[in-house]
Amino acid sequence: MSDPYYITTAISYPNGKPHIGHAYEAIAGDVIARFQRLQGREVRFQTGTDEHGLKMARKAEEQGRTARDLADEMAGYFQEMCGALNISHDRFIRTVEDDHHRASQAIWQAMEAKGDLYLDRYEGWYSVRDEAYYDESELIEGEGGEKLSPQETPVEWTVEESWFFRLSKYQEPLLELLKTDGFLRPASRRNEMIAFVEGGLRDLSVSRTSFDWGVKVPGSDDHVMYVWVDALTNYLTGLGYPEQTEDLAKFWPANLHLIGKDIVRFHSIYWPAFLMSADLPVPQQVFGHGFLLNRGQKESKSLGNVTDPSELADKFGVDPLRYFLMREVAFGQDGSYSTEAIVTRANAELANSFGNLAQRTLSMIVKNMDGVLEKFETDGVDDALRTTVLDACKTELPTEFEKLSFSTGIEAWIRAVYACNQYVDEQAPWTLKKTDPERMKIVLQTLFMTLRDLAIAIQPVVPERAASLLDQLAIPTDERDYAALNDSDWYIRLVDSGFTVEKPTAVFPRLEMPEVDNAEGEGA
RNA sequence: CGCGGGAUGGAGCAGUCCGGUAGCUCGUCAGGCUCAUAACCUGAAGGUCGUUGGUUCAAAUCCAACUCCCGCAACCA
Repeated sequence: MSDPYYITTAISYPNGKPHIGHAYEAIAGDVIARFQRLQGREVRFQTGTDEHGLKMARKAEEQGRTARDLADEMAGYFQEMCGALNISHDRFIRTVEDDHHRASQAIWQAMEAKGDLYLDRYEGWYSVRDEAYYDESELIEGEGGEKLSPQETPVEWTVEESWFFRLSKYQEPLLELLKTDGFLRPASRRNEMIAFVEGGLRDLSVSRTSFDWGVKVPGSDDHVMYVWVDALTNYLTGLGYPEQTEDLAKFWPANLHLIGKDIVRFHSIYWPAFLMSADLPVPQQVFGHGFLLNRGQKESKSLGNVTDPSELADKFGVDPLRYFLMREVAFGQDGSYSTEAIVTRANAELANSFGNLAQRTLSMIVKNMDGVLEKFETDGVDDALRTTVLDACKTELPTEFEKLSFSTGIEAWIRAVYACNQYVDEQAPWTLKKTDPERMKIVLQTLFMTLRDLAIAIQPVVPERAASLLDQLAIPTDERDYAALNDSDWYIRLVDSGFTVEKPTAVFPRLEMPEVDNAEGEGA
């Protein structure tokens, strides 16, 4: 039986079109999902959109249409993006779906049955923009003497009947959880959350009566749930909760919630508290990744530097884009990107180093061996190369990917590619062709073998292109998982099959450097 | 005293948790190769790791203070 693995991305709030950050998270999640599948695990991967809440309701109102209509349109963009980026999710969940409403109401009832929900009146300073109440002491004074939230957003004195969740009751178990090694990563986010909890937890207002775009509170029809209660529950919805489904038993608790660093609090404090209250196990790990900056600046509409991720994928290819994002930025930290950086990185590593390695190797096999592979005896140097490559492919890269250190894992992989190019240079098969044709064959076939290992290893990052290369190498589709890296007979079987290498086609063509647009980047 | 992130050769970054020859990519310069996607390989130049002080046999790494930069309203991971 294979080990189940459940990974989720955050569900996106679709009051705008997808931007590079959404793409980044989706791609990272997809890399993890594909990686775990190659490890032989049974993976469940979920992403989606979080469509309720006041902001959506207001936006729809501004546009003179129903919230549902707006949500339908926006959710469509996110689904398209997933398609464009080759995301291999099992479910794209939308919080407006019926099963999600049922799940949210079920967890609500579970928390209520536990005695953790109570009805009270809420009076306080409410910021519509932040969708949060603030204590009088937290407020700051604006220029005209008006009261502002700590984020300097306008606040209104609001009196509202509201359901409350006894968050304070879970302070101790939450602290223990946060201190559990590996629960919240990267570690830098941990201290922040621990400090927050140690500062004392207040009960959380979890319903609203001021609008109705949300999940109805069971038994209180004029209340809708606080958007986070319903949003977080999506992770259970997708498994069939509240039914005791096979999926729920198999995949819950989730192995990993992949989220942006801005919503760590909701996932590492509120969500576990809700789950504890509902007597459900808490997720094994929450990982808050960093943000991507456009040439060091945050993307924003006002700066006019917002990038549509699908356009980037169109322009450079999905796989080069995926490679760049996973390779360039240390996962967990903020990173920077630009079209030049994408092209430079993709050309240097994918086209020049790896793609060209495949091209030169396969070309020589076609030209000098008529594409026919033979059984052969290796020499010490050949074995050394194969060991280097296998070590990177089946030990270093997987070890780093397991830790979500993608850039480090890929670095180990590209070093193995460099080693192959070095080997080509040292062995100089074009010389051997004249001096020792038998030796030349050994060299080329050794390279053929390393290409297969390298292509298998990098599949999570560049699934399409890796598959294309593996096709050219005639590696059967059911022999491409990581376990296949331990198979020592594959080459013999391939030789026996009578396969002939065809004239290769470039797997990673060089990308063209875009014109540098000086108007870009805000007066720079 | 609001919170957080950052400052490392020309550019972009890793290394900082668990002190001990400062590493990678791009760029530059020189050489090699000619199989290959004007690609590949080798070598070199270039850094007192923001500042000051402290701990230590030893500090980019630990401690203290300071300076500067960037996020934390809206679209938004």
